[in-house]
Amino acid sequence: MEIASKYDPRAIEEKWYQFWLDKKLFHSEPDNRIPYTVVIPPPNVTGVLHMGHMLNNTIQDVLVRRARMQGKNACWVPGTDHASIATEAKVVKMLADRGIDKRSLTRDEFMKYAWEWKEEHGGIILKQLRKLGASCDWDRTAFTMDEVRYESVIQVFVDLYKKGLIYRGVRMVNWDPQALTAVSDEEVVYKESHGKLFYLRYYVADDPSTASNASAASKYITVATTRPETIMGDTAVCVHPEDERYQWLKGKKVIVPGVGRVVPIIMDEYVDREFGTGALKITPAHDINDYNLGMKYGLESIDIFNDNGTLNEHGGKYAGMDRFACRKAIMKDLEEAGLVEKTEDYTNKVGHSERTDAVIEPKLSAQWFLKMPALAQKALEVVEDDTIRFHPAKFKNTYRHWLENIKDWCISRQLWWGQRIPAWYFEKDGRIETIVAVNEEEAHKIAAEKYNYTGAMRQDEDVLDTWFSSWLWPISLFDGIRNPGNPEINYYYPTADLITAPDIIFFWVARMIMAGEEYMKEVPFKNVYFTGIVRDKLGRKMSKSLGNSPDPIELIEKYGADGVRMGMLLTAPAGNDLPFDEAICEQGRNFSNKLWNALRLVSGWQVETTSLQVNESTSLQVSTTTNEVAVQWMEQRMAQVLEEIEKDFDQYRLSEALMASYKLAWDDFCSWYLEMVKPVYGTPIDRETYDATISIFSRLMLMLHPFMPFVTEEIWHVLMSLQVNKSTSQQADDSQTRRLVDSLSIMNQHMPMSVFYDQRMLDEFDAAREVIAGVRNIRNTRNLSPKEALELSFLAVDDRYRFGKFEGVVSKLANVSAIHEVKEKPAGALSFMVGTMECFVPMPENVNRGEELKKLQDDLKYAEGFLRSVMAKLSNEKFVNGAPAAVIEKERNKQRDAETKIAALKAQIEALG
RNA sequence: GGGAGUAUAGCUCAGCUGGUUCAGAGCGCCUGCCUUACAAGCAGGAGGUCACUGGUUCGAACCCUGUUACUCCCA
Repeated sequence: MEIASKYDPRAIEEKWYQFWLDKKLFHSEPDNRIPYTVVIPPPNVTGVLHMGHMLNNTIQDVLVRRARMQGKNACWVPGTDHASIATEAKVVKMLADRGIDKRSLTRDEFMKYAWEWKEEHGGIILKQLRKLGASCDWDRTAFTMDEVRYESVIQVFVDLYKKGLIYRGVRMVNWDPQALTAVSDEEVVYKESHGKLFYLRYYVADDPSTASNASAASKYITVATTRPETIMGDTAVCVHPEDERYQWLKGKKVIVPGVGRVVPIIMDEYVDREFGTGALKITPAHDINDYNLGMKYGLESIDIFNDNGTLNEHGGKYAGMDRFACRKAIMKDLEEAGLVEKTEDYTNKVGHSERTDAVIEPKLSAQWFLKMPALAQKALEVVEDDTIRFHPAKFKNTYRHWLENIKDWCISRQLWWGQRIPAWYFEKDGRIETIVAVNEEEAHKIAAEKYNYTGAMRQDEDVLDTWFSSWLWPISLFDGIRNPGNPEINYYYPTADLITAPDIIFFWVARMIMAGEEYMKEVPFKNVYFTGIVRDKLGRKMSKSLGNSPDPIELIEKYGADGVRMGMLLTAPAGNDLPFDEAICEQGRNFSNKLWNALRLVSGWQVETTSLQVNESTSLQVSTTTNEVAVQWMEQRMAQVLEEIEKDFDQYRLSEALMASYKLAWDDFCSWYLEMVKPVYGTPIDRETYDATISIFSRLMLMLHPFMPFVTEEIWHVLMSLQVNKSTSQQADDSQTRRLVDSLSIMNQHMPMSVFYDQRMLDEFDAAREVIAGVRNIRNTRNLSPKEALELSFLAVDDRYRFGKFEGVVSKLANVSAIHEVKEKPAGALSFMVGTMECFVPMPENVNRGEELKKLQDDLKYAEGFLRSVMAKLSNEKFVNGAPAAVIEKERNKQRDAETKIAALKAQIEALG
C-alpha cells in the first residue's frame, strides 16, 4: 500500500466528518444505556467562531467522544441563542443599508426582517464547529426563539408571575442609550476611564425668599463631581453628619450653580468624607446611590435625560444636547459665572454596555424584575454541598460572593427581537390593570373573569432578556417545561458536565442552577468545567479590535483540526488562562504526522507465516522471545498509562490526560516498542507480533480518538483493513469483511480500560532502557560507530536493576553482540552505572584517559556528597526516633546504594590510573 | 474600597498526604546525525536561590507569619 510520507489532514477530515454524519453516529435517542448529556453553551447567533469557542467546544467534544466510547449514550445538544440586543442591532443596520428606518415598520414587519436575517446569517458558528470535528447531535439543533423554547420562556414567565416572583416596578436601571434598552447589572462592564473631577460652588441661600438672587449669598460649599451635566437634576447636597467642616450648614439650603434651584443640605453617613470635599450633590434620577438617598429623605427626582442620552426639557438651555456635549457646555458656562473652584484629572471606573459599549446611564424606568433571594438560596446550597462540583473549585468563592449579594434581576428589554412579555394592560374605572397570561386569548378570559372586562387590551411592548431564555436551556432543550416528565427530559436530565467560560458564571451558570431547582427540583448538571480565557502570547485577551486573534478556520486549514485541538488542549489546564501561540498547533500537527508514519512503517511489513524470526542485525540469535517481551511490556505500559488517564479524567485534567497519551504513543510505542519489534529491512515479521502490534496500535488510536478524532479514525480503518489483508484464513470472506470494516467507526468502539499490570516488568524495562542509553552514550562520546557491535558485561550486587527478560531488547537496540554477567570488574573496560549495577564495554584504543578520569571523579564527588546528606539524617537521633520506619528504611537503602556506588567508582578510578 | 487567586527552567505548566537522587514534563534552545516510517524526524546536552522574609518540624517547593509583584471578580 502506498502511503504519503506526510500526513495531509484536509481530505481525510472532510471524508470522516461526512461519514459520521451519514451514519448518524452523533445522534442519540433515549435507550437503556447510561445517558451522558452535554448542552452546548449556546453561542450568540450573530457570532463567528473565535478561539474561545474552539477551546470550549474541543473540551466538550473530548468528553462527549470519550463517554460515547465508554458505552454511554452520549448526547451533545447544539444550538444558538437569539442575542436580542446584538441581533436587533444587526437587523437595524441591515434595514438602514436598504434605506429602511426601523421606526417606519410595524413590529410584525420588523420581526419578518429579523427572521430573514437570522436564517441567512445566524448560526454560521454551528457550521464552523463541524470543521473542528464537534460530534453534536445536529438533529437536535435548537434556537432560543424556536417554538419549543419560546413557549417555554412564556410559560415560565407566567408561572413565576403567579408565584409572585416576577413583578413590575419603577426602579433605577442600567440604561443603554444606544440600544435604547435597559440591561441587567451583569451586562455592565466597568472600565477605567480618564476623566475630570470638577469642584463646583453651591452658594448658601440664607433666605429662601431671595434665593434667586445668588449674588447675595456670601458663603458657599464646594462639591466635587465627575458629572456636572447632571446638576440639572440635583435636588440636594449631602454631607457626613459628623463632618466638622460642614456643621455650620445644618438645616441650610444651597443654590444649584447655573440652575438656580434651591435644594436642602442633608446629612447622611453614606458620604465618604475623604472623597473630594466630603460634600456630594444628589441627583436621585441619575445615580443609584442618590436614588436611595432620595427615597430615604423624600427628595424630588428630576429626570433630565431622553432615552437616547440627550437632555430633555428639564435641561433648560441645554435641552436636546448630548450628555457629553452638555458636560463641556455647562462647564464653560459655570466657569464664566465663577462657580468653578478647580478641575482635577481623575480616573474612575465607568460602566459601559457589554453589547454596545455605550456609557451606561442610570435611569429610572418601569421594568420587570425577578426576585432572586429564594432562588439564590437554593442555587448556593447545591454548590456548597458539592451536589454540583466546580472545576477548578476556586470558582465556588466567586459564586458564593455573588449569590450572597444578589439583587433582583431586571428581565425586560426595550426591544422587539425576543420573547415579548406576556402582559396585557387595560383601563377600567380609571385604573390600569395588568394581566399576565400565556397568550392574548387567555388574557381576555382572565380579564373577563376577574375584572368583568371584555374590551381592548394592549400588550407590553418589551421583550425578555436573552438570558431569561438561556437559563432554561438544559430543560427546554428536552421540552421539559411544556411537557414535564416526557421521556426525553426524564432520560437526559440532569446533564452530566457543563463546559463554559468563567465570565458567564453569573449570567448563565448560576441562573441555570436556579431554573433547574425551580422547575426540575434537581440540579441541571453535576460538574461545571470552567475553561480559561484565550489570550495572545503577550497575555492580552483576544479581541476583534486588537486583531490579535487568529482565524480558527485558517488554523484548521494550516494544521488540521486534530493539530489545533491538540494545541488548544495542551496549554489549557482547567481555569487557567491560556496564552495561545500558533506554534503549539504545530506540535499537534507533528504528532498526527508521527502517528501517520508509524502506520506507514507497520503497513509496510511483510508477515511471516512461520513464527520464528531471525534477527541478523546482530550476531545474537534473536528468537520471538524478544518480540514477545516487547509486546508484553507494551501491554503493561499501556495498562499503566490507562490508569493515569482515567485518574486525570476523573479530575478533569484533560491536558494531563492528553500529555500522558502523547508520551505513550510517541515515546513508548514509536520510539521504543516499534524499534524493538521492527524487523530488519526486507525481512518479514512473525505473525503473533504483527497481530499484537496491530492490536496495540488500534487501541492507542481508541485512546487518542477523543482528542484527535480524524487522524485516529483514518489510521484505525487502515489498521483494520491491514488485519483483513494480511490475514491468512479469511481470504474467502475478504470482500465481505472489508465491507464490514468500511462500515465501522472508531467512534463507537469501546475505550480500553486499565487492567492489572506487572510493575516488576516495567522496572526491568527501565533498567534495560538505561543500559541502552548508557551504551549509546559511550558510543556518542567516544566516537564509536553505532554499526560496530560491542560486548556488554554487567555486575549486579542485587536484583533491583537487572534487566531480566530484556536481554534481547538490549542487544538489539544497543547493538550489543553478547551480554555476560560477571562477578568482578573486567580489565580494560569503560563502565557506566545503572543504579547499583555496573556495566562494562571494552575500552577502545583511542580513549582519552584524562577525560575518563575526570568523569569518574565528578561522579564520585557527587555520590560522596549524597552519602553525606543521607548519613546526616541517619545520625540524627531525632530523625531516627521521629520518622516513620518506612522512611528510615529508605534512607538505609540509599546509604547502601551510595556506598556500593562509591566503591565501584573508586575501583574504576584506580583501574584507570 | 471588598473578595479571591497566582508566583517553580527561556515559555507554558505538573509537583497529591511534608519524606526516594525531588527539583519534574512539554515546548523552545545547544551539539551531532538526511541511520530504509517520520528532518513535521533521530541520538544526546545545557537550563532553576521553587518571588522574598521569618517561623513550625528530625525533615519544607509543600504548613504558618509578614513583604513584594501580578491576575481575576465584585462595588
